[in-house]
Amino acid sequence: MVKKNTVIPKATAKRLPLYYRFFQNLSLSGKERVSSAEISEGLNIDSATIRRDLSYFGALGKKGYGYNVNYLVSFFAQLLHKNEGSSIALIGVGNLGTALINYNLRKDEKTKIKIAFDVDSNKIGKINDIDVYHLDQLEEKLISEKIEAVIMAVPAQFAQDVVDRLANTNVRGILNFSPVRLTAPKEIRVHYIDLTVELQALMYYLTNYK
Amino acid sequence: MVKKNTVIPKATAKRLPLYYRFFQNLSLSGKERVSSAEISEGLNIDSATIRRDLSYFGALGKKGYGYNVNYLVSFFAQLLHKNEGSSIALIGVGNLGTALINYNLRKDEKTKIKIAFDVDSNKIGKINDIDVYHLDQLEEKLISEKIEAVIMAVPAQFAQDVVDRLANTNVRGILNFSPVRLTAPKEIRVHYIDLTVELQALMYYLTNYK
DNA sequence: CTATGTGAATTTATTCACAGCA
DNA sequence: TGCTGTGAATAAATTCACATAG
Repeated sequence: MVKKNTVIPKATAKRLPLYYRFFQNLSLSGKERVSSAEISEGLNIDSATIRRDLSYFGALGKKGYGYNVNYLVSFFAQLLHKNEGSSIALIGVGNLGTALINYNLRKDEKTKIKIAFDVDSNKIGKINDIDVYHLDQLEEKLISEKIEAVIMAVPAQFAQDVVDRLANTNVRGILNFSPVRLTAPKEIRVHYIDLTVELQALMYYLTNYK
Repeated sequence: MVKKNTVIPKATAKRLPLYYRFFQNLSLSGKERVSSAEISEGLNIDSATIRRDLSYFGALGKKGYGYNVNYLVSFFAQLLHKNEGSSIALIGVGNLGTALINYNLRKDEKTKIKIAFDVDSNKIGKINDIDVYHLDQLEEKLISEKIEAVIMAVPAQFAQDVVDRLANTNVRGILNFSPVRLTAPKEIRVHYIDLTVELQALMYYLTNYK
């Protein structure tokens, strides 16, 4: 039985993609059942937390048996790809952008970069199967391709300008790699990935914990 | 007065680098005082949380005035660069690695990539002022350069092999960009940055919250 | 008056511990 | 018997609200 309409705690939501990949890997390696204790081992998360997390979606497991790996994989695929139609654009095809495009090609993932933009005319065309347009066409293409989320990988000083141009599109989410805090309309959710921040956090932990 | 020996909650620790950069930016833009309400506005964190976070380090602010920006900047520099000697190596100089090296050059950051490694002989030498060595020299150089943390940006299938080779070095932290879960000796702390995970999380939030 | 610093209240997340199903 | 799913306990983080210092 699968629950509906339960509000999932944010902390749980953050772990879902982690679970998903873990289950995908198990599946690839041919494992067909898994217990919360094994997941715990693999992901370093307390087994009770894992059972609780999974239980938000109903009884996914069987008592005395554990969880069926393939079932989990298809369940999570459902869950995370729920918003089927929505696709993603990359803005900025520099080293980082190119790395992201390559990352992208992995497997059967549905959460994929669909189109990209840059200002450099050498970049326009196709990179690894992804169409790259000039930034001039940003609004036009975002709308025609029904893009709902963008990845920002442009130099810091241009990031805010680009964000300002997203206001009249359907974009509702930004994954920002540029090392600046962005001001976005409040309908748009911004997530940040900042190498410097991550590095500093790691170093701080190294000296202060464990 | 600055407190000592307080244990800082993990949630606070994660925000420290965010604060730091925010204060640096304020300082650059010439602002000399700031209130928790303004920080709250800029970072989207409740102002009480901010006051609480800062208060773990003692009374950094003045009642009725707020916080002195330059003082904050130098305090945080201290705090986050405490482990002065320690430096960072990059393993894997592909697109992502190169992007990270470029990122690196920003400003006066002390948390910097010092050396890098790759297997491709075309990469060996110098890239943007960073010495790039062949992976064969990994252990030797990590030790001689006293590296305590590494950034992994190698293809997924090689990541674990590299980690296994870190056992006999001084490395205590890994920032892993390769989309695999790593098994590391328990003295080594591993932080993960995984584009797929971040993207899925963003998409999940978009469809399920707010 | 203003904006901090912090007890106290509240909310959110984790973990314990066990009843109960396969 | 072996493991889930979940109440109840605990811990961690956030937020309220205000006395207090400048």
